[in-house]
Amino acid sequence: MNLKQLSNQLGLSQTTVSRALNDYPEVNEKTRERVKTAARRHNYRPNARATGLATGRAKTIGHIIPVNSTEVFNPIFGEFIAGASQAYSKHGYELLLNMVSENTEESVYREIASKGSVDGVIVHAPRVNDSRIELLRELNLPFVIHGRDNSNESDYSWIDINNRRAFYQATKLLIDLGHTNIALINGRETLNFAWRRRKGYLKALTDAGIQPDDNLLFTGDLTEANGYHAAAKALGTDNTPSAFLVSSYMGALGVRRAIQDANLQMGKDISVIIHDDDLSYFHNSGDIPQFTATRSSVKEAGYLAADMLLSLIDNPHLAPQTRLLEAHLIIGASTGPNRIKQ
Amino acid sequence: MNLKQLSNQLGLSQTTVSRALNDYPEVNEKTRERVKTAARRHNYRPNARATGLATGRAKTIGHIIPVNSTEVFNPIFGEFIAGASQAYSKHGYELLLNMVSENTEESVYREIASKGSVDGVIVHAPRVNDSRIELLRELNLPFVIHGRDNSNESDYSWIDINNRRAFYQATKLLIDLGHTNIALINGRETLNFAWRRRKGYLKALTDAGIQPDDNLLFTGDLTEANGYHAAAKALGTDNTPSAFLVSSYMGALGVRRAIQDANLQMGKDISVIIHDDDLSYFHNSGDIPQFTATRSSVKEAGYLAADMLLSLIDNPHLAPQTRLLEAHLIIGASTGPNRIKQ
DNA sequence: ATGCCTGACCAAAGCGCTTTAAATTTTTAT
DNA sequence: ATAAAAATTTAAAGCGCTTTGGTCAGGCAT
Repeated sequence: MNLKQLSNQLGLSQTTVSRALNDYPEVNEKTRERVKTAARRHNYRPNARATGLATGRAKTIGHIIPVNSTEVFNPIFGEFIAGASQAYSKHGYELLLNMVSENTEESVYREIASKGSVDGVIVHAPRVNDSRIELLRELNLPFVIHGRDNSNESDYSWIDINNRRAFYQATKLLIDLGHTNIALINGRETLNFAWRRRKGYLKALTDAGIQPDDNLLFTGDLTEANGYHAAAKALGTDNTPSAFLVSSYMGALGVRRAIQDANLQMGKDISVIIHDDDLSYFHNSGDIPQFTATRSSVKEAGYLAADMLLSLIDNPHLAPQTRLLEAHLIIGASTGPNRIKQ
Repeated sequence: MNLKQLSNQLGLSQTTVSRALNDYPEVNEKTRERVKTAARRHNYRPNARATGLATGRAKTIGHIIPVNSTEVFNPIFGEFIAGASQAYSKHGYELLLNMVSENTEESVYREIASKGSVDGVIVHAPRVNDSRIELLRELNLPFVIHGRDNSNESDYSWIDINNRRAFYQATKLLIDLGHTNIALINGRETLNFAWRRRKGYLKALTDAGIQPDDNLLFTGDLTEANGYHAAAKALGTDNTPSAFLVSSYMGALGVRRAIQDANLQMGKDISVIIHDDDLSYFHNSGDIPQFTATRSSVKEAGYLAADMLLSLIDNPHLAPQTRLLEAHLIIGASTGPNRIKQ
């Protein structure tokens, strides 16, 4: 059933039927009712491609997710997208998912922009000095970044958490508990969030007069396996850390395993603080959460990012929007005073 | 830049330019070259909505993911989608992601079908007696199910793993190791895969003359927390299981934690076999993987499902396709002979 | 030269909507 | 009753492509 057939059925012009369905004011209320019930009865819905062509809007947002061959799909992306998805369905938008390897990235962005299959994009996992921001501006495609670049924070739209402060606070807590050998198990530090987290960590150390130790810094994709290997390596040296700061729940699962394998007890022998994105499949909750954490819901961030992008699209002359979310410190069972004598 | 502008520039008709770009034979080779370089130079790409309207195909596949309010995004879906995504980009298709709560499901399917924004859909997480199969057939929308219904396996297209056999084998292995009290920590058994896995588990028990114990059966979303609670509960009874069969890596992480909390050792005091979807963020690998597992790559399944759907779309008169993948048994560190005397 | 292919190109219709500009009907004011 | 205004409806253009059904040279055989 298409518009023509529906309007023939009703003995009305396509114009009137279209207007009735789209709630234009110049349609008689009775006519509108008649049209709407007929549409419902025939299960009519306007063809998305035709509507898109006529209006010039795709009513679709693209999410561009960088992948590399080994780490395929970070669960954190999934949760973010789930949040965004709620905003889209509320506003009648669709979500186009684009997984792209870093080497073909630029051409994919260009293609997306010129094909016009989306009205805007959400950029995931910004890097340190990310060239995509310049590219997107050139392409004139509305966008919101989940994260930030390291410079120029005001001339594009982003939503981010205060990574630096979160990791400063987490590190300070560990220092206050008497820890001085604190390992950081971080994401790839070409990624902006990881770079910021390290800065917070280092600041807290130097503020406390502690000399950072490069051997306690680990970076890499935050998988269970990488968390395990990093922690196992750290625990195997003679300068064993008494505490770990871990950038994700997934990595922390590996850290927990390494601690166990070393016959140590998390929360007693070794303290751990994680950053907790509040993933639904990995809830760190209960009366006493298993992990002490800096927590911020990435699903919420997804919702807010989507909402921001939609308002940017509706309102093209709006200035860039930015939003900085604070992570909250949650005390769980994985931290305690330092019991390893130095 | 659109087709009209490009053809004006070239002094050619839109017809010829369009044909040149789409590799139709009736264009002079020199002209084609001239057109293609001009298109490249101007970064021209046909508008997807217009092409879609003209051809009647969206060149887009929808993935419809059921969500409930608590368990938002199962990482397994992400990995499946990543696999599917590879097939799409190879064939010039896009991926539309649709997260839908179960109560609005039917109307979402109807909407998708009538709006024409996709050429086909992949259905995730089929239930026992899933009404969506009937619905999709009625809607005349090509589809492939990741999983199966419990009856009528031949009149629709699906790709699935042999859940029953995998869990039969895993259970049998535990029995052969001397375990008789084997707990099953399964997904929601309204879902088809969980129902099949339980059947395999029960069959192995009864084949060995072991009376199944309802107190050892747990179902629920396979989160870390649910795995933990189920295992902790099982370990707290007087009829303690000596082995666990766990339907996902994520759940198994919780089980591992519960075992540890009970001061038991996995692989010594308690055996665990998991189903391993080979998730990139949770690799169960190494010389001796931490978990004994039935393994099947869900990313691979995603690729195959997408490929199947695309061939179904290209070839509407093809009979339904089905594909049953076998899971492979991997011996890891989490199993050993039963040491709990009965 | 004539007719017939063949190769290369083009004009215009059509995909299913929205929207502009105009027409028609109804209501209101005189 | 009539003109003007308001309310309602419509025809047709246009969004940017693909595709049908041509046209128009040039080459070939006759």
